[in-house]
Amino acid sequence: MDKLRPLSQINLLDELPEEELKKIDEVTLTAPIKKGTIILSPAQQMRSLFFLKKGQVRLFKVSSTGKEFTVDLLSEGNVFGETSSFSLTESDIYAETMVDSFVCTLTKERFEEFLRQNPDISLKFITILTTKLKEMYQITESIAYKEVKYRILLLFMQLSNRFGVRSGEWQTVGVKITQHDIASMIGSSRETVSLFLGELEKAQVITRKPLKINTVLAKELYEVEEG
DNA sequence: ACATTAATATACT
DNA sequence: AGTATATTAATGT
Repeated sequence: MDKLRPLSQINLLDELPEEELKKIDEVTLTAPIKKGTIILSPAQQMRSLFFLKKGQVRLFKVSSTGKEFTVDLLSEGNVFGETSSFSLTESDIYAETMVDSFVCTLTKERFEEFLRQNPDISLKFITILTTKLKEMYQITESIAYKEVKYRILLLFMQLSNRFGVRSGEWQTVGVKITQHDIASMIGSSRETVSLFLGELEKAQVITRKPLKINTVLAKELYEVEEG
């Protein structure tokens, strides 16, 4: 298990007032990026930060045998990338758009300046980072002690809290995710994930459309949260 | 209680 | 049609 896990979960969108968003728009380049585009790779180290304005991005590493290892998923309002002073991801990481997206590029200076001028957002930033840290603790603990079924539910709870919306008894996961993604994020195998997703669906704990997890039963998520 | 391998099926582009 | 993704079964630790 890597000691260095990414601290990439940053959703500043909820905190950003309209004017600030416009300010960002003025000082940065917002580029539309096609689905499946690699915007960050070990070979092409951009010394800048990226602000995901719209869409979804997958962070992954590639093993020596060429297998992809999904590390995290990002959605609207997330910041990732690195500069010389701090990095929000590991340095040898790939970032790929999973859907057509809009991405802002921010220099380190601009970002630091932005934080300096917006103390509230800096605080929000810290909150998000500590939340992510707590999530990583939970995942590592579950990998050490919990069964795969439980790990899947924990991951869904985290994704759901970050990206999903509650509607009645059900809560959406809120991101596109493959079984391979799930497996690498909880330290399991695709086949085992497939098996347990089937069980969870049969037990009516999750619902899903073909190739897509839809919703998770909220009360199950709270039970996971209790431990 | 899983992983791994392989064979098969289904969905996406 | 070709590729990616998911399911199922068999076997091993």
